[in-house]
Amino acid sequence: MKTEPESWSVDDFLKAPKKTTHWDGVRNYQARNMLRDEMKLGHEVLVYHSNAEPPAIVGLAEVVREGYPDPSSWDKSSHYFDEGTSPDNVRWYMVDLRLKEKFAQPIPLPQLREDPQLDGMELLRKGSRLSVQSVSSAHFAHILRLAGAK
DNA sequence: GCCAACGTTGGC
DNA sequence: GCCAACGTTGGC
Repeated sequence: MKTEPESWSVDDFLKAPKKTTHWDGVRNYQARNMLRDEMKLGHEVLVYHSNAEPPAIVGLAEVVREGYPDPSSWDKSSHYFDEGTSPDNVRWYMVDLRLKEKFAQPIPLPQLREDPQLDGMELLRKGSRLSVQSVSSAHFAHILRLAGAK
């Protein structure tokens, strides 16, 4: 899952109570479907910093609450407000994530790109913008090794 | 700051 | 249903 560290970073996870956050603000239908339908309790998540210097995979999190309505969509003061949504007309969903580990060695995008073991990874596709992506178990395991994950 | 890729909107 | 215009994402 991607995040801009300016808005939410792996260090913000460390500061959060129980290292847990609501992953709100996703406003893309494909990503919404994954949040709502596919992400299950205990699923592991790689945390990626986009628009960062350098862009990098920076940590490992897990799903601690499965998809449920994202109330920021009917909060007029929210940047993520979406007219027409309400508790009775839910459009956007979020999950809760808990950080399991901040990587000792974040893996910068250029390193990911040059690693043949990661060929075909969606993140590395040109023009890949989806903020929630699935990662194959082989790629996932390889990334954990690169990161020196515990 | 540039711009390619992508998603959404809305006229027709 | 097509597609041009527009807005956003995000690497560089």
